[in-house]
Amino acid sequence: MDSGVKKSGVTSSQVARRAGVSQSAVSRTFTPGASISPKTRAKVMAAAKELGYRPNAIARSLITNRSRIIAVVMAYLENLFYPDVLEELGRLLAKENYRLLLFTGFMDRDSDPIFDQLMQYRVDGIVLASTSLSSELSEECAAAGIPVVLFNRTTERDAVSSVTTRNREGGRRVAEFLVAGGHKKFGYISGLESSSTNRDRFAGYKEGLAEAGHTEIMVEVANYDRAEAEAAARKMLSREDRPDALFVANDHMAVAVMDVARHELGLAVPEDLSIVGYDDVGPARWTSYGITSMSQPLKRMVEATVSILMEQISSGEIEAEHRILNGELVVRTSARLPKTGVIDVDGRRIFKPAKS
Amino acid sequence: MDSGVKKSGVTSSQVARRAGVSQSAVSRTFTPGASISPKTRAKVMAAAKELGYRPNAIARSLITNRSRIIAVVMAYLENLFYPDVLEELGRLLAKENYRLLLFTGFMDRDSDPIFDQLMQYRVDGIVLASTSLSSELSEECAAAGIPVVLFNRTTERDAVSSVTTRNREGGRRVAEFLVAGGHKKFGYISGLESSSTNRDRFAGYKEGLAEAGHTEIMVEVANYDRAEAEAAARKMLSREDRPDALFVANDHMAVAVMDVARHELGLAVPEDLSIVGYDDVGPARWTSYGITSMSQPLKRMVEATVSILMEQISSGEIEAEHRILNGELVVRTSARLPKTGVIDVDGRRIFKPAKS
DNA sequence: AACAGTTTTGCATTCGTATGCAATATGGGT
DNA sequence: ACCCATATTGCATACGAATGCAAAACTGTT
Repeated sequence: MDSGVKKSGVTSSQVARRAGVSQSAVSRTFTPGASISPKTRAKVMAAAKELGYRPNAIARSLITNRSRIIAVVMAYLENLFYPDVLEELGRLLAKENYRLLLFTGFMDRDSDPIFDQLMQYRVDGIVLASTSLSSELSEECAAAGIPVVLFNRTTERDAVSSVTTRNREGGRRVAEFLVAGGHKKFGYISGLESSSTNRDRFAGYKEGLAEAGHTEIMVEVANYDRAEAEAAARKMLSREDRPDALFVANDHMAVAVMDVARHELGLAVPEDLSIVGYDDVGPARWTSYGITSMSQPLKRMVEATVSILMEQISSGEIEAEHRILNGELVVRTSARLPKTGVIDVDGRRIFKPAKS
Repeated sequence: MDSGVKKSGVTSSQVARRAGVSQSAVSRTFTPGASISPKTRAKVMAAAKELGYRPNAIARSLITNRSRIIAVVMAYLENLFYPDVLEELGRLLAKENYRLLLFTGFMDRDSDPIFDQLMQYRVDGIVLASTSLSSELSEECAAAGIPVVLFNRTTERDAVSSVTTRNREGGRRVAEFLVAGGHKKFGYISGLESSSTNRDRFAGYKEGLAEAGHTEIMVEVANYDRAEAEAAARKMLSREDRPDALFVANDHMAVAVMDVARHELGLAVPEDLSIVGYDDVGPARWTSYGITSMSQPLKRMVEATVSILMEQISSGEIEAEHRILNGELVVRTSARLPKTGVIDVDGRRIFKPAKS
């Protein structure tokens, strides 16, 4: 009796023999809802435990044509927003009894190998986040009949599902906030110019400023990258006519910008310069930064993502669905306060302009 | 001809028929090193492209008994060190043509379901990082004949491979540094008390201090958690006899401690209080913090991890291997400088005590 | 005890690919 | 043109579990 957990080459047939039943019975024991009597089930369970048997998910996938694996494509994890998303995705997917196959750490160019792998593993669904190759990849996958959800991104042709927040309204809200704070010269540190998220935030910001009569905006592009954001800040903020209000396309960059402003250029924030970010991610909340930021409701976004996937998987229908959630402008200390519009909602300070 | 990438139900047999060859030929075309003539290979390739065929990794796994999947267990990603590890792991594993199945976002108690899933998917290897259930899980997996590597952790009985840095020496180095800085009262903010990493760092710290005649250390436990670290800092630093030198078990907590010290308690760092962390992770480098920190050579650690896995997978031998790497004490601005021992090495300031 | 109705069971087949083996094709040397 | 060595090919089977179908075992009723 060599007992213990053996090299796990235990098959359902072995268990069947041991329990004195057929292989089918074993299969049915481990298939919820299958027709099996309590008696045989017990016998099978006993034998299974003795042998240390676990159903082989690979073999099961082969016949059910379901891998119960969701692929998540996330090119980089530098921005803490994405690890947070990942963690929550892991949680919810586990609850639905799905596994998470992660694609990360690749250069954004090599789309093809990734697509190949997605196809080879017959993943049941795909989440595309934090990658610039969304457009091409997503269409390919959708064409292949696999449910895809773009996370925090959209494409022009909206043939593929997406979960986003109202980025345009968010940008506009930031503008309103900064205008209400009495600022005069406005700047924008841009994310990836090709990303819908960045375009929308900037468009809203521009609109909001324009309505208040401000049409001139100083812009630097930093591609959601920390180092580039530092460089952009150095450039923009060392000019004579530097802005006194700065919208940075996400908190990951905002934090870098703030460091440069304060410690390299000696600017007081928010006295000399107001900074507003986006995402309301961890470091933004740390007291050294206290970034005023448009929040993105991460949990609800992930929830929506998973629910779209589950729906499409179970129905087999791949109808593009677009969930658009609301964020709030969380007020902290990185930007001057307007005289009105800042209210307290269960412990958090929010900016809600009076008008609407 | 309905062309295009169809619902990907394309099988090797279909390709075979189309190309006018046998299914075996198709299989061999996609099996590197198999015996196949250039001519038929070309025919197969053409047919495959037409039909949009990709080998089914599931079916392949079933017969080769290799999933080419590595499971990575990482309970939480809050500490940026781990997302960084994840990204690098993703990179290296992809290079070796392996996929990464991520287990995250679960409570550290429910070990069993995870083990079950690992077994069900017949993963080829397992990396355990950032989880307290290493001990039980690892032994189970190892017993099941799957290569396991503990990342940044070890267990007493070293039956399972691990990759770590010299935590004990690191703790000692921190002590030497703080002593050399002329500090008199020492504190320690502890990580998870059950983790080997924490134990070793603390042990080394204690040793180092004892050698200089300091035997009293103020300790608070914060379990590698940010909120708990804040609470610990509040408690320890608001005492009359608060330390003037504080070693925090990792940077993730050190940053929180620094925020509390500076902004809640009004302490000047490093004038009133020196803080040293561990990991040398992103935020530690940001100028708002500038945490002096023992570095862990992340890339080399991940490299070692992958190399151990690949070795064990290809050899079939599961002999526990322990790779222990060196870190450096990276000197920044969160701690008083000693008069000697701080040197510049390719752009970074390092503390290297004179004696050895 | 016989019956119909309902559960439970086992048989046989299926999923898509890899591979040992025997059969066939190819190529080189004469 | 012939023969042998080598390279390629196809056949048949295996991997481990799920499932339609028919047989068998129960259940309760009369």
